[in-house]
Amino acid sequence: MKYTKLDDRLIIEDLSEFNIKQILDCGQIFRYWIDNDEARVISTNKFARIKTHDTYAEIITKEVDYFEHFFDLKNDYGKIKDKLSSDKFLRPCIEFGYGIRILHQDLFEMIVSFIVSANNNIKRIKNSLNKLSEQFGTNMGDYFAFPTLTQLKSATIQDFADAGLGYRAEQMHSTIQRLTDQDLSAFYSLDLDEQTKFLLSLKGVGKKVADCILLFAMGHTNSFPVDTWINKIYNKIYNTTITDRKQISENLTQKYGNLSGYAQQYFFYYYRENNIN
DNA sequence: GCCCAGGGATGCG
DNA sequence: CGCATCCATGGG
Repeated sequence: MKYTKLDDRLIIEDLSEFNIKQILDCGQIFRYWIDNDEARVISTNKFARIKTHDTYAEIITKEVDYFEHFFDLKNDYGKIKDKLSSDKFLRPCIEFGYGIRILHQDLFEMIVSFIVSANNNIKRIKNSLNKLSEQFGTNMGDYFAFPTLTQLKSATIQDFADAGLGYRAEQMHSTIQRLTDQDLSAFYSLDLDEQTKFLLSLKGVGKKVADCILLFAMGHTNSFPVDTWINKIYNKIYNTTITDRKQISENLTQKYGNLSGYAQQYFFYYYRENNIN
């Protein structure tokens, strides 16, 4: 994809592989707002505005290098879409969500966000994460940064409950108290099995949440998170009645290999956006 | 009032 | 192991 990097912005010169609404609305990120022709995104303590024009888009930010990586701009989605389009179930999903990209997000932010996401709906997830940011994150003037581990250490179970986490409040408190900065920095040098094992040892993190963290924070595109939507979609297209999500995840990972994460996003966005059950 | 939401923990056989 | 049940909370 052709893009230009300037001091204060990135210019995406081709909209066939970059659609900001699709990127933000496919369920991988929660702290963003879409207004009239302008989107705002917060990742950790960093901020960007995205303006879409007729033939190009602009990512306006003080953190050009960060968001170049964040939006996965160096990756060739044309090639990915070509390969996945040979699948008849996926083809219409890719045509619909042609501009989806998988973001490179922060590890700690993903751990917290996807613990909140369990058995929850996206509107409430967004609400809770924004409340936590406003109460515990750094005030950056125009916005609140996502809280750091150190900042969230001072949060009580009641604080998490007040943010609307429900029964996840205790899980979150436990996990936050257990995590150390050392855990998080050492995590990157672990191999995949060790990373998975570590994530699954955290309260509130099961198979699906671990898959989301590995996909969205570690770029592990071999993982295929299976939520209620993917569960329904799978049974619909294969005419089955499987309820074991681990089994479904294994089957789909087998099928799509290291393109699993991309396939998952195309499926999720298409069915959810069109409200197909 | 019921069912569902980007599921996970626990207990029981 | 597999399986059932429970878990806060807001919206449809």
